[in-house]
Amino acid sequence: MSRTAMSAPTPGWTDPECPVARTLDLVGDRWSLLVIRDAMDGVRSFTEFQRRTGIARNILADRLRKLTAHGLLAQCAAPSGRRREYVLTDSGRDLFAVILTLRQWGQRHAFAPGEAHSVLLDEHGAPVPEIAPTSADGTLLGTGNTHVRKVR
Amino acid sequence: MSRTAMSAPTPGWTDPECPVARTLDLVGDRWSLLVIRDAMDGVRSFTEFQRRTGIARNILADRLRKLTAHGLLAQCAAPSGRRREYVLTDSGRDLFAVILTLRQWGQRHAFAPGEAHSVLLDEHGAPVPEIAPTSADGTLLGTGNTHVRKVR
DNA sequence: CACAATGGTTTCAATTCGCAACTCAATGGG
DNA sequence: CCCATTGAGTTGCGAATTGAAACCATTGTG
Repeated sequence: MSRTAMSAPTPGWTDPECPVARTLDLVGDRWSLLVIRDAMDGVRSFTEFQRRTGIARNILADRLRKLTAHGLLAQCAAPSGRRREYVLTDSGRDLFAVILTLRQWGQRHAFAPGEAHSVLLDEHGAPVPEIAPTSADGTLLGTGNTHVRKVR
Repeated sequence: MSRTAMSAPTPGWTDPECPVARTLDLVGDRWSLLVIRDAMDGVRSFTEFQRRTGIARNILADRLRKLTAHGLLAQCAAPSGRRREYVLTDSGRDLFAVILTLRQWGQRHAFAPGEAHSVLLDEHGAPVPEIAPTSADGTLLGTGNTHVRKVR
């Protein structure tokens, strides 16, 4: 079973028909996306997640449990030893674009000019270009350009 | 002054040199991004934010204050009447790509097949295409393809 | 075996949240 | 002018969530 019956957070969704709200119900807290960020960076162990994020250990345990329950992380046996480790699932890995846009917004708006920050590079060592939402015909999209159609 | 001296959340940043973490420090809570989502949808008044998100009034007041303090929203006089209203600033509007990637992830992973959800359309009524991060040469980027260079 | 590291759980105090009630303008009728 | 209404919050308070630190059970290692 690859992805059936995603268990919803306590009883229902904040706003059941809005995909933005559903995503935030799953990862929209203070820490989950930082855990995902570190997982994307190759972190797999409890202690390393704790060290890198600075999150309290009980909260980390809770978040790892929830992310696992929601299918964003999975626990598998470590290659060496019998200790288990956390790895991103396909849907967890698919948050790449979310993390990337958060990163790019932060670079543009949360740093003073010249202030040092980490950078995302591709395999050739070139900085990843900024994402620009466009329509099928290539038009740049933004708030003036688009609208949500509510489901009937 | 367009964007100098962005006031940081209580004393410092969670992870000062990571743009992802800084962005999450500003909007990474349960409600802020839903407020931004609704603002992008044209909502400008306290009551309407409250009605659409279902957030508690005191928390909404707090979030609007923080988002305003951080320069994502601004209060300006309403065109009619003397009542003030909340509008997105440039940096607030620039979260468009973040909201969009959250929406697209949600569509892919947080709905059962066939389950109804709202959709984002461009001005011609066509659905907005999915965002795919690529490098300068057009290669699809993901976790296997990229790495963070820590700032020295 | 003694000792440290990993991966948690427990405890408890401090925050934060959600809800309902209340205040305080500013309109809006009648 | 007087009263009802609406918008925009604030206040009080119990409930839920966090965070810090201590504790515990398994390995792993010299």
